[in-house]
Amino acid sequence: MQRKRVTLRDLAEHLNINTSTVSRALSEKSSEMISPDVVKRVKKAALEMGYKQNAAAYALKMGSTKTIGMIIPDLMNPVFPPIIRGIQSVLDRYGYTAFLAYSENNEITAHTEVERLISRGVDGIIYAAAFRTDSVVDLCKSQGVPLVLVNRVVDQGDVDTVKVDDSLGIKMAVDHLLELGHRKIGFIAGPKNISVSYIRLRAFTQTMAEHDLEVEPHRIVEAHALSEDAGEKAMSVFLGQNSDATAIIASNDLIALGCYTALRQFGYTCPKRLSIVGFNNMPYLDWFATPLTTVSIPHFQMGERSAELLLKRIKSGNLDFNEEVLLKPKLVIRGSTAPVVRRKKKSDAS
Amino acid sequence: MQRKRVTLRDLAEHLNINTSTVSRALSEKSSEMISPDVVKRVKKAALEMGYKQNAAAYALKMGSTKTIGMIIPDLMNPVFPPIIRGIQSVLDRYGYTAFLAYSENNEITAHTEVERLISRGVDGIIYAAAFRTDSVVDLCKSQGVPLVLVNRVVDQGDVDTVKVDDSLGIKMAVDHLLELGHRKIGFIAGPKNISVSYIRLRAFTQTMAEHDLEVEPHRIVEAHALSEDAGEKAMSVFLGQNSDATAIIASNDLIALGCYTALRQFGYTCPKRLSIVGFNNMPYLDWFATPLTTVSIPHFQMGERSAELLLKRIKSGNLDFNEEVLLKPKLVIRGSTAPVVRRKKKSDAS
DNA sequence: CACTTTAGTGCAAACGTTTGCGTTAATCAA
DNA sequence: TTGATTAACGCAAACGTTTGCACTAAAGTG
Repeated sequence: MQRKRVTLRDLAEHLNINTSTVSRALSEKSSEMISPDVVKRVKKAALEMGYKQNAAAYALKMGSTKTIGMIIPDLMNPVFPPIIRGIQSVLDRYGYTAFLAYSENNEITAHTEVERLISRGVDGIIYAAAFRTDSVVDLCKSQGVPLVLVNRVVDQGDVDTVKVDDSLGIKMAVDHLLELGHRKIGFIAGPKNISVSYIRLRAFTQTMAEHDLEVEPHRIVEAHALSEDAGEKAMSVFLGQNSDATAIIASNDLIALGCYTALRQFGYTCPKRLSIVGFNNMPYLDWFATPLTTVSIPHFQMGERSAELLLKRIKSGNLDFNEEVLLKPKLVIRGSTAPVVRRKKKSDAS
Repeated sequence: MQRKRVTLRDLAEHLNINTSTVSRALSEKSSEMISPDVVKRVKKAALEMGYKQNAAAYALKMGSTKTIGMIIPDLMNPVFPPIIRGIQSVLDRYGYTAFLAYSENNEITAHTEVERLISRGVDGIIYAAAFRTDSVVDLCKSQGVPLVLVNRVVDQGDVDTVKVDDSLGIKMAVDHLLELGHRKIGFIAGPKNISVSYIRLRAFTQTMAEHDLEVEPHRIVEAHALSEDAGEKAMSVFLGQNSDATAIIASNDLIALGCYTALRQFGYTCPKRLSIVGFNNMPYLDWFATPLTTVSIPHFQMGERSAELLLKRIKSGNLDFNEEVLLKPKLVIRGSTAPVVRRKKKSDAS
């Protein structure tokens, strides 16, 4: 019915006062320069007539859209919904609204998505799909758009980031396996152009080294993506060249799932023949036939912190300074890891 | 660095022509009234100088923001991500961008979220969180904002909707259980103020009736939400009053999961003691210890169709006519359903 | 009482677009 | 060659805000 929205001018005419007065009366910060009486009348009329500020006009005038953009690699990965919720929870408190975009784990689509968001006038961007070198950070910097990286970071460049201590997470995973008696441990890495997979892999070899365990090259195979599919393929080649391994760590829960199926295809069983530990603690793992031991990260909190950081940056307007918040992971032990079983050798009576 | 974005005027000055010419040269539809030569020069300069249309100015002038809002009850429910992807996939093709909002399954927060989106100037709304009577449809109608309901619909009111044939889905579930020999079948319903739970429950009793099976009242218990938690509680009371039931249908996969845990608490096992079938076919069910038999719905396609419908409505501008698209579900049989086992009666030798 | 201060409000420009209309120069018909 | 048509472009208004400045009347100052 009411196709035409009511504007400030409408209110002004109705009250026989000037548009500017109405504007000021409605604005928190300048309502004090208007007589309390008028303010009251304006607010009343605004409510009655159903006035809603025109966001486009405000944005045009003020140069701020009160929106931010968030780019995630893939919504299908159940890790991201909680992060998004965390982001929204703080955004809501400050009257911000978020655009959602996916990169499909592709840097150039990520780049174009960011461009789109920028031309939509977002006040800032939360980027969860970064590669270790990523043109998006330069793009944002050149356009003067605040940016915060979450989870995945870049090798160099001064950017605000919130991430979890991946190295610590892997260390906990390794320690857990060592305690169970495992020594021949493999690692299914993610693409090394993504910070998390790179760091996790490095942390793996490092932690092993600290325990005087050298990891030979064939113990490590890289999946071409942080996905179930890629994990399965990688695990297949791993199993082909590691008949003696007793445990593996996957760069990712999704990869770990892929490992499950590869394992099954080889007729092996987990954790009897091979222990597996993942990373991320995605939802519903508890329900699985073999519940995955994994490193849990504080998804929701990551979202919250990144949103807070971004809003702070937007408010200050100073993009030259930046910050890094580091969150702690936690090991969640489930059924996919078990003590190593001493397998019978050929001529062994025991 | 380049804090100031380049505008149409900048381009015009740089080329020594009028702003209007630049605008027309860049616009697909009016570029033909400009000499090809000028068009070429303008486009070149626009590219070089990095011109990006100011979305706010465009929106203000044209009254269209090229954005839509989507409201879903809960991002944590893994059913929605695929729907969102479906929506985005068609939105992208038409230069639209989507705001994402949650209702937390609460009608008033849904209402306020919709109000927020409307005041942001969205061109339309995709609403996946409707109750059977929902103020949002009146709100949108009164504001002249195109609206399409997806999955959940309202009892009355002329609205565009895309949903799946819930009745058919339930019928398939019931038929499946009957074929397995089950007769004492229970139903864990969702809140009856939500269309899907209401319809599914009705379809259950109806299908049973068609097979001359009367379902007694104690065979049906209503969960207070479409969630795991609510499902568990409801299943507990169900088991308390149905020691003889051999199968149950849950209004929802999440509820079905709740049934699993309640079952375990009672020391029962599925499907040996009780068969369970869910609804929605959420991701990762295949991995579960007892993979859930469930009714699969075309999530992605639902998203696509609803976005197409909305854009069509936006384009036509005629909100008086409306449409309903009905998608077909599919039964996915997994390990949570099994033939009924004939239990020994007290004095029975067999 | 004459003066300056101040509180309250109005005026008008500006943000960056799009578009109806007016203007010019070139093309056409005769 | 002259008048009418047309192709290409410029002018200026408008979308709904916000805000610096000007203005009026009341209050304060001596």
